[in-house]
Amino acid sequence: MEILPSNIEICVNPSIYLKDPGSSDLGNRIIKGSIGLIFEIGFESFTFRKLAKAISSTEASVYRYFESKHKLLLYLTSWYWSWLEYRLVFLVTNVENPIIRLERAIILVSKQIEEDGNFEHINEIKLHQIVISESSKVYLTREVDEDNKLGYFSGYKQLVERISSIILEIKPDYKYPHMLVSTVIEGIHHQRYFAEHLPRLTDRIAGKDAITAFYKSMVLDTLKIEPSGKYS
Amino acid sequence: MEILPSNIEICVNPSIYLKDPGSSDLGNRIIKGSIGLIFEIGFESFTFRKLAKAISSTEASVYRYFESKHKLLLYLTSWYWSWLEYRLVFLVTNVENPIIRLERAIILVSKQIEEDGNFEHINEIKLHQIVISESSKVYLTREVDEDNKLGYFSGYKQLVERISSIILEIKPDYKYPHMLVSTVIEGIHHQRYFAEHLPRLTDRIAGKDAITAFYKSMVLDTLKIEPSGKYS
DNA sequence: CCCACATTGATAGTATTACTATTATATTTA
DNA sequence: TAAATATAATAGTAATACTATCAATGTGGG
Repeated sequence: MEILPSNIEICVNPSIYLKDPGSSDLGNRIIKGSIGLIFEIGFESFTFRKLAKAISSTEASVYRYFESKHKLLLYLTSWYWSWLEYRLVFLVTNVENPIIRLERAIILVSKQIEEDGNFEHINEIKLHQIVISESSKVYLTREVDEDNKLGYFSGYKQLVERISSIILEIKPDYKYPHMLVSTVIEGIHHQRYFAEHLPRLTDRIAGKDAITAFYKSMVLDTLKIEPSGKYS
Repeated sequence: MEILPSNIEICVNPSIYLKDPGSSDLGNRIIKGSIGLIFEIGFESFTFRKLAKAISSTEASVYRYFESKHKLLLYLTSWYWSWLEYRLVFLVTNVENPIIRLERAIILVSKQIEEDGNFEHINEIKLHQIVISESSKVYLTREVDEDNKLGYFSGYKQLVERISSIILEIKPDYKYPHMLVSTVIEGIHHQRYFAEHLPRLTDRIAGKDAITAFYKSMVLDTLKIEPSGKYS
């Protein structure tokens, strides 16, 4: 994995939590424990009571950090998007060629995650799985519009915006940069999920990451540009 | 809308329901009522108690048709996929050119639904909205694998298979037909949802159905084929 | 016409969930 | 050492997702 500065903290919109979980031992246990537990039993079966038991605390204490389990999931997914964006920034700074930058961005969002030792309380592999199977539940609710107004999805939007702007550098008059990027990101999640649970909705190719390959060429073909040659 | 034979019944895998809702007045009220109510208040807030009240029946009676609200949602989405497939069949039979067939398929899955007077108890416009915002919840659960084994998702898989096979007619050695089709279908849902609730994740163009246009050209570009000229 | 049978309605009950409230006990900080 | 703060312990509530029971209603066959 890339060499990144340690002692960095990923910031999440503070209105998502009641009390910053990064600010205390219990907070960190809540994050670590919830990632483990949601990974294990799924978000529907996940309750603060079970979490409290798993981290040897109490339900009421967990409620002092997050007002609901929905907010906790929002926190986890926001953290994930911010973390991706932070890694994207490092991958593309000082890279002149926007096509290379775009290719790196696609690889970043599409490839299987490895653990990032920089964040002690977060198992990125499990978090990635959670994002794949649960993240759409944060916005597929009746409260989307309010939540959106409060800025709860800004992490995701920022990442999409950043990649879209690379596309516009390459093709300034392309009409659908955001659509293309969000199609790719959401699509990757679905395809990874389908590959595991509904294989007839996807295509597998032995010994190859078909998903990354598909989306990379889909983007280049749609934009009618040639691969840079650096990653083929 | 197209002229289709009436007196047709869309069939849904019988193991999804306890008792066929098409077989009785109460059953039809359950379907009609649930579409109305889920459309109105969303699937999370939807309960059999509220439904029973809305259709002047009782909770226990509804439970005689569906074992859970999850099964009811499965029924609605399965019905939707079968309905789309049925319309697709009519749109493409006797059409020689597979590129025209593919274009018609994309338009079918991507354009806004109009009401289909053939099915009295189903408001297709509301059902389409429900599919957009709730359908992924049927498979994003811990029970996917069991549900899949029981054939609960076969309607969706059949539609994807049917469109994929058109792609393979055009490009017999294309490696990712299912991935492309399911990316398009899921993508369309997300983009319609984003356009309404999270516009910064998509792109709008005044007076034009940008979503249909985007996916149509995305598919053709990815497959490196020219539009037939009939729909441009 | 009456008996069997199925469908629905009416009512009640249970375990669990998603919280809220209160008080007690540590721990830190001034 | 007192005051402030964080957490634990416990209890309680309204709603949810069901299950169970029994009565009322209709329908169709002998």
